[in-house]
Amino acid sequence: MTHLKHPAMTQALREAGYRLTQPRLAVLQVLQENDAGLSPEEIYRQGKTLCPTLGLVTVYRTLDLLAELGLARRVHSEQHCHSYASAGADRHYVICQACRRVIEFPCHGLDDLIAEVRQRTGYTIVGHLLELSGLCPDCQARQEM
Amino acid sequence: MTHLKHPAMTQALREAGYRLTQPRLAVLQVLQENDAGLSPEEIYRQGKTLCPTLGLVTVYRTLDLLAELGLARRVHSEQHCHSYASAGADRHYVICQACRRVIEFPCHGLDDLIAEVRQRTGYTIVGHLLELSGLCPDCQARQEM
DNA sequence: TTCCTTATTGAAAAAATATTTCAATACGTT
DNA sequence: AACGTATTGAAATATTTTTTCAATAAGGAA
Ligand SMILES: [Mn+2]
Ligand SMILES: [Mn+2]
Ligand SMILES: [Zn+2]
Ligand SMILES: [Zn+2]
Repeated sequence: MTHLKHPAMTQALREAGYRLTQPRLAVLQVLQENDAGLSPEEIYRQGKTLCPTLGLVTVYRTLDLLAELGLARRVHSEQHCHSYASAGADRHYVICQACRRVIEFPCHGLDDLIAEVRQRTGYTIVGHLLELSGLCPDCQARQEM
Repeated sequence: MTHLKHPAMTQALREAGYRLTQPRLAVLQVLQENDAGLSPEEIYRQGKTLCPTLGLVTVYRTLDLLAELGLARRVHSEQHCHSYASAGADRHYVICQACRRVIEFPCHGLDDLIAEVRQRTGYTIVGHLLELSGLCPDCQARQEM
């Protein structure tokens, strides 16, 4: 529990005027230790090992809070819809269909496409989510056996 | 009820060996009449006007079925996660943050980006989901008043 | 440090969503 | 029209999420 890998995140919480509580730190840490999307239930399970008194309600509340602050984001996919992962501002990631491991990537070359869509549809575009899905190297290897 | 706008879809159902029942036709029609993502509950509500005996359970079952056949797809967004829309094979759409209207667009110029990600991460990429979000023309106008 | 104020918590209850079961029904075939 | 069976809706069950509220603990003041 004691110290998190990314103190930047805890500071962001503090600076936004929120208290740095044990339950919140636990949730934050769980998110940091997993790059796959985790369901609230799973975050709760892992979080309890860090903060035994942690309640599931608080997990939900904390995820809402972190998402609002941009410290966590929802991971969407056809299978698991409501899972969360630690996050910066980006919303571009590859997700492994087998083990659900998530890797973010910088998103270049989308600007042209966005401009085209804006023109074609008349929508103003203020954000986007690009999810690629496939198989991570490990799962590719495992599949070849 | 009687005839759907896109008989192609009903044929796809038949050809896959499924019966063309009133409840299924109702769900299909509701999806076709809305370009926004609809929740199962909302599909149920609208569907009942077409097939009064329709049950919510059947809506769930039918959505599963249609999604499997590629005739419907889940629409993901930060706000409403589990909604469905009529669909072809594509998974590229703009969604209006205000009225939730969805427009699909053809996706060009993603190939380079995907190749880059494949190289950088080692993932094999088999599919993708690109969701742009913003404001539709109507909602832009409404906002300027 | 101790004391205070109040944001935050967890348990419990309630609400909202989703799934399973099963007898009745309607679809498609003969 | 008659049949066999996939499909249905109601009810029960399970799962997920939200609300409420008294107890607690975080952070600032003394
Ligand atoms: Mn989703
Ligand atoms: Mn594409
Ligand atoms: Zn994998
Ligand atoms: Zn709109």
